[in-house]
Amino acid sequence: MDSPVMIASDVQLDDRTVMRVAEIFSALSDPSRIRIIASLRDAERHVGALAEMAGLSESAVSHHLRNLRQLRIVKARRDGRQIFYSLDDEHIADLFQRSLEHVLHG
Amino acid sequence: MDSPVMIASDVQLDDRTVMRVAEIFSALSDPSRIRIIASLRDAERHVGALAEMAGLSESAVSHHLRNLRQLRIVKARRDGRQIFYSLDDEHIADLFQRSLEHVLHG
DNA sequence: TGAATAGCTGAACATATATTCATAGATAGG
DNA sequence: CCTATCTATGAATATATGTTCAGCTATTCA
Repeated sequence: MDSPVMIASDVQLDDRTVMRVAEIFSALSDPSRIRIIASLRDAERHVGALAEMAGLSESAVSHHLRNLRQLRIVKARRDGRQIFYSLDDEHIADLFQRSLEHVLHG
Repeated sequence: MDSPVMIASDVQLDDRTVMRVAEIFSALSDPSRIRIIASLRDAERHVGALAEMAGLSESAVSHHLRNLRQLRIVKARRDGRQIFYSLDDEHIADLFQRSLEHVLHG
């Protein structure tokens, strides 16, 4: 006998699932983080480059990157004094890309 | 000659695009709205049913539905004194479903 | 018409969150 | 070492946002 299993088509969602979905979408809901993620689709970039690209202080970018890191949406790699960030979750990158396409031609 | 055109793989995004992506993800980033949307995947439901399902006042649900309506994520249909809501954007419904699957078995 | 029900709306309030500022840690180069 | 550079961190602040509350509109039914 199989035990009952959570499938994505279940209408009612348990609290933990709801919170995790909310975390993901919250991470993608801020304009600055959207610019950061869009920039990282292309290639890894260091904090200073992201700050300049997004028009933010390096501190602000660092806070955003911590947010994204904790959700494993991005990962960090140190090279000398610089820390390079890149996308670390292709499902979320795909989600992001789809939302973008929906907005641009959709 | 083709004029230059915005394609989704462009790394840099213009402000308006960024804001529209942020609006979509913001709409999907609240636990109460997530429960509402999850419930509507299945079938249309009226405000009172959504309120009971989500454990919210009808007023709170109404505020959330206005938010979702303005983004054309849901649409409304009156039947007598009740107003039935249903999903109105299959791309966003798809986005939602994918995020859910990512969380549940991802 | 009048009462009852369903839902909407605006203001008020409480909480969450993005950014700044000051400071600290880590690394490279002199 | 000492300094400069790059990034991280915590506190403070300003703004955004979810919920409640009171009151309103619309619809049904007697």
